[in-house]
Order: sequence, then structure tokens, then C-alpha cells
Amino acid sequence: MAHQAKSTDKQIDKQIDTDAREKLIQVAGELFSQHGLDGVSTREIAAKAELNVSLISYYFGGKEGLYKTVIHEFALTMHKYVQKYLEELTEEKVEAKTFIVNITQGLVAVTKLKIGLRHLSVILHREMLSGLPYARETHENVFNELANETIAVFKRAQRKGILRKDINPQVLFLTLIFTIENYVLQRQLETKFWKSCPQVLEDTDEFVIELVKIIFEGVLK
Amino acid sequence: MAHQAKSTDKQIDKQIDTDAREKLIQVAGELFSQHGLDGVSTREIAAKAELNVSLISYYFGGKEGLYKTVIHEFALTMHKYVQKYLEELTEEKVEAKTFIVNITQGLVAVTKLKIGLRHLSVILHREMLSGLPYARETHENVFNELANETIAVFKRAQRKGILRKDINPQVLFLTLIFTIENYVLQRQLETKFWKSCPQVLEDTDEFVIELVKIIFEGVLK
DNA sequence: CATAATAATTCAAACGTTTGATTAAAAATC
DNA sequence: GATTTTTAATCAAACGTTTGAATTATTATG
Repeated sequence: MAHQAKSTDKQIDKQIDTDAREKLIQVAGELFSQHGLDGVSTREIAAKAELNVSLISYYFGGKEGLYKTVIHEFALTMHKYVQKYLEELTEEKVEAKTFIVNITQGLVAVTKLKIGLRHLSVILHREMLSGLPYARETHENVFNELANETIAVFKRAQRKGILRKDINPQVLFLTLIFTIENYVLQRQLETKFWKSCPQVLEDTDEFVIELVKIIFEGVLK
Repeated sequence: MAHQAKSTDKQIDKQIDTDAREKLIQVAGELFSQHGLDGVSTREIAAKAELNVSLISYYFGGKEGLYKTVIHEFALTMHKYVQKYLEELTEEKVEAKTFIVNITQGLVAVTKLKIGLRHLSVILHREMLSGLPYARETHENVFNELANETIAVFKRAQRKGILRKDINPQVLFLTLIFTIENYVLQRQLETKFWKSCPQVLEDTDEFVIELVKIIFEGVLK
């Protein structure tokens, strides 16, 4: 009952977001990514944002509302990039010569986008561990679409003789996306999770190029 | 000050664990894996275990003590298997003929172990996202050891001409372990995270075999 | 253009509930 | 009968949220 208005038909984009609203989303994103929904109190968020606690209820209807908003704003940004990425991939110009280059470029783009939105990648990953209680819709709309299209590209490449036909395209996709997902997560941690692999994780381009080399060309011989 | 005793030099293994103590660890493991440390209350744990709340303080010195115990017991189990797995790998019998078979068997073993300890895999993964506040020691002792030894095996295989020398062994390790880690996590979720890949995730052997095929033999041509 | 009326925002204080932990008594065990 | 285990009752602190007043911004009016 307390969160509403601000859109009077005209002037929608003039002041639809107050400074306080944006600040809360930004600060909450950082804190939620570090400690999870239950690990952060509304008072902590308000204190770090230097705003009054009640503004969380005022703008978002409560703590959960703020959390959902953080995820939703992330989904919007992610969706744009994913769309753009998919449009290039779904072209029928799947050729042997440019295939590896296109795949690499796409993976680098997705990886860097996830790194840019690292806080929200962590939040979404934590959501996954709990069964997506607050991010199910976001995931289904954005990520499953990416999965379907990418797997379709692989199947097309198999038909054209670019990829081995005895490779499971779904496992191929999972291998790529799982590796990139964890790479982004580990990269953003202050604690180096795998002490044996320090410098490898610094340069994203280098990592993705190595990843593509391993997966597409193989490791043996 | 309330958590102690129970080890009177003799009779260590007779009654070192009470029924109540074991029940608390088991129930807490499930709940912590579902909702995280901050998402579960001591009263919830006690209620599900059908025990009194104060037993958590009595046996573990508090909620955090119970949480650490859950992780520690996991580490003990994991450490045994990792040791056993590494002993086989560090043999100097790295031969081209058996290399793929050995690697595949090792990966299947680790994957199935992680699936068997799925609750605790989730807890440890959540810990990772928060910077290992309670599981740093566990991770450094158990998992970095696994990483070092595995990477050493790859380097040895490179020297013997089994693996390509222009492959980064660290990225190779990360690709394998990241993929398996996420495979285990997704597998235990009731929510199918990647709707496009349903049946692929059922059979562990099949998944690992496909993974090894992709990574070691390559996907192109 | 100044002024009144209205709406949107911010605030300190307080609400009732839940939290993890403690206590002292009761029960069980040896 | 002494010790260990379990219980119900209780605690202060922290929780998310609500409140009603104060402040600022916007719109309507003369």
C-alpha cells in the first residue's frame, strides 16, 4: 500500500527513479551478493546507503521486494545482451572457417558481461542452490532461451559437418556454460579458491581462448 | 563452555556420538544445504530433529559450532576418497593406452562421491560464494591438494607426449572440475535448471564419458 | 507570479516477533 | 548417588515492518 505512483502518464522517464531508489538497489546488490538474502538486514542496507530503513518498504514493499528488484534489473540488462548475442548466432551463416572465431567471440562477450554484472551473477548462483525461490522466472526467460539457441547452433554445425556428429550437443553446452559460470564466480572472490591457478584467472580473453582450444580441438596427442 | 567431554581416553568409539548428536548433524546438513546458515533457525533444526533446541548449544556450543561440525564431518569423508583417488593417479604408470580410462574412472569416482555427499557439496559451494567464512581450512586441505596433484598428472602426461604440450594444464583442470561441480549441483536440484538438458543429467557415467570425449578428443571435424 | 493545495519523499521512533543463547530444574544413565 | 543428558522457561538483542509527523517537490489556483 505504500509503494506506488510516480508515473503520471506523462513524464514517465523524467523522475521514475529517485536517487534513493537507485542507491538502495545498488547497495543491496553488493550486500546480497556477499552474504545472501538472509545474511543482510534492512538496517545494514539502509546504513550503507545512508538512507532511512523505511524507504525499503516505501519503494519496494519490503526486503524481499528489494531483492526481487535487484534480480529483475539484472535480468533486463542480461536479456539485452543475450538477445544481441543470439541474433548473430542464429544466422544461417554457420561456416567452418568462421565457426570457432564466432563461438570464441560470443563466449568472451558473455563472460565479460557476467564479470561486469558479477554481483548479480553471484546472487543468481546462490538462488540456484536454493531452488530459485526468487529468480525462477528470470532464469527461465533469459537463460533457458540462451541454452536452447546455443544447442540449436551446435546441432546445425553438426549437420553441416563442422562438429563431430557423435558429440552430445547438450553436454557440450553444459561444459562451456558451467566452466564460464564458475570462472566468473571464482574470479570475483577475494579468496583465491584454487591456489594452483592464480594467473590463469586474470585475463578473460586468454582463459576463453584456452577453453575453446581445449574443448573444440581436444587435448590428446 | 557447554560443549565438551565425551572422550574419556578409553571408550572413544563406544558412545562418542549420541543419537541426538548424530541426528542434529544429519538434519542440520539437510536444512543448511537448502537454505544456508542464515536461512535456518536453531528452532527449525530442533523441531525437524524432534529434539530440544538447547541441545545444539550443549553438543556444539551453538549454531555456528553445529554448522562447522557439519562441514568438518564432510571434509573427513571427502579426504579419505581424495587420498585414495590421488594414490592411483600419482603412480608413474601414466601410459597412453590407459590414460583416458584412468582419468575417466577417477572423474566418475569423484563425481559419484560428490553426488553421495550432495548436501555438503551445496553447503561448501555456498561457502565459496561468501568467501569461505567457515570452510576455508577444509577447502585448502582437501581440494587444493586434489588440484595440485591432478595438474601434476597432466604435466607429466604432456612430457610423455600423451597430452598436447600447448594446452594449459590449469585451464584443463578447471574445465573438468567446474563442469563436474556444476553437474553435481544441478543434479541435486528439484528444479531443472537447464530445461533443454533433462535426460543428459540422469546417468552420471554417461555424462562423464561424454565430458571426457569432448575435452580430450575435441569436438571439431 | 506569488500562494495555496496536494502529492511524494524522508525521518526518528516504536511495534510485535523471532533470533541464538542461557538458565535451573527434571530425567535418564551408570 | 553422582554424572550426563534432556527439558521448559526465560533472556537480551536483532529482526522486518509500520507509524505518523516533518520535509520537500509538484500542481492548481487567484
